[in-house]
Amino acid sequence: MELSKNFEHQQAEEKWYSHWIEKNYFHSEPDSREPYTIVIPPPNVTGVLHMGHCLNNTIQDILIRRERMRGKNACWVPGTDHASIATEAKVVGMLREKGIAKSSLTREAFLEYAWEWKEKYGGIILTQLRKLGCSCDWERTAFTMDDDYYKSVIEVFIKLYDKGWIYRGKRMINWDVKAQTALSDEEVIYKELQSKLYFIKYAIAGNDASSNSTSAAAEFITIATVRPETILGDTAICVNPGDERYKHLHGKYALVPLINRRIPIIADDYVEMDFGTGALKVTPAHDMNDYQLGQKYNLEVIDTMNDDGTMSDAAQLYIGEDRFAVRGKIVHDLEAAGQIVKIEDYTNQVGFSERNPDTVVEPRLSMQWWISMKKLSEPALNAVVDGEINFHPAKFKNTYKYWMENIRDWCISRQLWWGHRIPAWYLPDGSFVVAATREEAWEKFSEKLKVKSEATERPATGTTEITPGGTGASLTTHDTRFTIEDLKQDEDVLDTWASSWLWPFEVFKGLSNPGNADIKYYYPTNTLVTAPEIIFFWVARMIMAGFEFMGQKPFSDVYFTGIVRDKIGRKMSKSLGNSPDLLALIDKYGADAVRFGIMFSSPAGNDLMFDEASLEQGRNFNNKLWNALKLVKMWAERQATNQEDGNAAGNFAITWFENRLNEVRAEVDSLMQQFKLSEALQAIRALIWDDFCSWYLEWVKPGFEQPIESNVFHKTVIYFDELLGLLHPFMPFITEDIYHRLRQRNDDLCIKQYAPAGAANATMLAGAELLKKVITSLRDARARNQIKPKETIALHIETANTASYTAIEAILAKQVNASAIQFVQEAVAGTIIVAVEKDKFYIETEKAFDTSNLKEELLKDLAYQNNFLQSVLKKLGNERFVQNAKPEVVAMERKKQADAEARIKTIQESLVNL
RNA sequence: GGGAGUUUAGCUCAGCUGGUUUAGAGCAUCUGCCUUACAAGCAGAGGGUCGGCGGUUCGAUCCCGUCAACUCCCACCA
Repeated sequence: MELSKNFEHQQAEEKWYSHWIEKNYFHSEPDSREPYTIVIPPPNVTGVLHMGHCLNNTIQDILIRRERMRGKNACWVPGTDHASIATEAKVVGMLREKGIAKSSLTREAFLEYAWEWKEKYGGIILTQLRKLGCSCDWERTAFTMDDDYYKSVIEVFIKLYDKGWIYRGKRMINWDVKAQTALSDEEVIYKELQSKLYFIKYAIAGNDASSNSTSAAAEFITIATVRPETILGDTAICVNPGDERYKHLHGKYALVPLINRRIPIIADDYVEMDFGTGALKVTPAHDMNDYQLGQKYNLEVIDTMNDDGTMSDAAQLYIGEDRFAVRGKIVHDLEAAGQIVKIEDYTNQVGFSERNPDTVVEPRLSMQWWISMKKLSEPALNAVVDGEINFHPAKFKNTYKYWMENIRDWCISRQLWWGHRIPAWYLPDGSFVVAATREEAWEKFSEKLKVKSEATERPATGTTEITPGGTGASLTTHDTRFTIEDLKQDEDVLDTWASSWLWPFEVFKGLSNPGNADIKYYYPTNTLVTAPEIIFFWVARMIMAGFEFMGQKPFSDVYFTGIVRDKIGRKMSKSLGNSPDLLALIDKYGADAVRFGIMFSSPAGNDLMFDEASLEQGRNFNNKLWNALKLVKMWAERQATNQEDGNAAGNFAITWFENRLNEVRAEVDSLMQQFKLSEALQAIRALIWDDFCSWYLEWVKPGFEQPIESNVFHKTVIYFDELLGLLHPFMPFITEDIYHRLRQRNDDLCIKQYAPAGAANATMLAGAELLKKVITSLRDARARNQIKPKETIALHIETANTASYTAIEAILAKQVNASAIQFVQEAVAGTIIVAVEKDKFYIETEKAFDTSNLKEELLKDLAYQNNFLQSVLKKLGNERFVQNAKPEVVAMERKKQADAEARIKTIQESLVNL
């Protein structure tokens, strides 16, 4: 079989991926083996593969493939997230293009479109993962809105509600005016903005409580604000009680400019005297802190804004106009009224919506559903603090701990249609129950009414006071005013994260089918690989859900990847256009090269500067492997029987490489255990490129058109197999391809099991290192003396230990292009002298060479050695060192001394002959 | 405002609890090679007062303090 010049990745990728799928290698079923489980962080159904996914999923695939080869029953569950806001926005956009407004559709009709969209485009990202080589168990592909999953999300809501941990309440929330929904605190991203600070004067109202007019000798109080459009909702002005400037105004009233509404002037410590004017306008409907002040002083709440960010009727002015347009207008009008004192430049933090990054989030008072987090967070906090769950890198433990200790309640309702609809049912009188279905809801109402009628008469309930429904059915008492048809389900859906927090167990139906074989076998999962950005959104909440609903942690290790940035450190973004097309890169360089490139320098938790040049390195590595294959295949046809007395050089090489292989195997094991994936890859690459290709293959390479000894050949193929196996998790396609081309076989590398690593013999390894050093030194001497590669030399070796050279003589001669090697007792005149450790080498060549050059080199080396010796002697001359240091350290220093002295002697002797 | 982290060769990063480290790798650079697997390559080389200062120690890239620069997270002083 003729091999192509280079590895042809497209063919190999298609061929092997479909082969693995055909063989069903990625599918897992519980068996007697130990499981190794990863659940994919489900990408949004709207997603397309980007560099972040590439990094994240490559890491997961490496872990999964390696464990699969280590004898574990590896199971990687793929799937997608319904991503309510993002998907709904996509669908709304698609409908708009068709000329359909969401508002013109019923909920059911809209959801039909949404599902249609999901079926059509929702699987794209999973297809793309296959291109990357991901060995997911596709039969287990899950979706957060699958029937069972949906039911479990609802069940969790009901459970938590019944426990009293979910409540409904009117509170300050973050409002996305574009999506027109509430957001959780975590979904708000604060950005620094250059704003203006407006100083606006409010007239002080006269003592006459009934008068709104300003007296001629008007007195004013000046406040500072960055949001002048909210003054129409002001219901107080607040000053610090200790502020002498305003003491006389306590208890008086001011007039809101333009509309002259009377508002009280109150005093509270919350106000800083030295910010702005020391006077704060209080707008309880549109600011978190103002709301709290409002509660404390029982202030009126005037909501001046509509859902879409325009001014409401309550504002009295600018009704229906956007809040930012109004900002300009009101400033203009205030200026005209002479009430702007000054305008200053000011830098402040403004919240933006995570999903609509150009939309400013409005703090707003709104009725929403909440999860009380304090109790849920306790076991989840302890698990990480106590090391039951380990974070890599560990620094994220602190972040996590701080957040968990200061956790706030989670706003889980969203004013959207695409998602899990909140299972709350209302009667026209505003009372409600929480139940999975209309029928159950009706039953609970009946139950409640019965309880109520049995109890003494109580006043009508407010909406937030309904107690959880009891258990046990009794339909005897109905409120005759209503029928089951009067029940209306809550219009809102749940925050997406309130479904994905169940992911690690519900993909195994841990909740919908408790105690099933899968959940018992695969849960808790092993490793979670995700981005630190979602440590609160998702990781923390999964841990809470795991303990709350499964009674166990969801995973043991969390590997946080870094952020993929461009090569000058900018975050990748659509607007910058610095986000490469991953599929195009896979097409160009091959999936293996992409995987290599992205893994080669991405330690856990560190950001990764992505440079296409790293993919070239990956491709070059492919090429290197391919050429090694070509070389070894060439030998296959030219094998000689084993030499009777053994082939000393061949034996040296194969023994050395076996030890070296074991050494690296142990190193890789240790690195992988510490999740140092890129270092493991570096070690494997160096083993293959340097040790195997540059040294080993050259050492065993037969002369031109000479046969290779059969034993050496077979060992070489075995080693090659081992190397491919080590590399396979990182670069699955080329390794599988070469594995099959190397020789005819019926098995596949994908599921090959690693043999236990043997011990590495240190003496053997050191011997080879010395040989390498001798070769390098002699090659260096050749280069410095401009001896052309083709020119042969005669090599004379002066050594006390000729026996140590017998095995490596042939290798040495070949590697330094020596036509002959002789052992001598003394210096050979007219040669280039090279000293390595205690041995001296004399290079004899036809070519004239420059001895001054050589002398200079030796003198330089001598100076270095002398310096070194001095530092060692200084140390050893220090009595306190000899007394205090560990004996092995002192012994080491003595050896350094001896070595340096021997080497100095060698150099000096060499210099004599020049 | 609080917290965490980073600072080692031109670039990107290793360097485990202080002593085989007068510090390693990849890329880049320089020199010589189209040597019968590979020029997407081979052989060789150069390049670092380990951010500054101070301390602990027989000994500090490593521990402590301090200063500086950068990064991230949290925190709604309007």
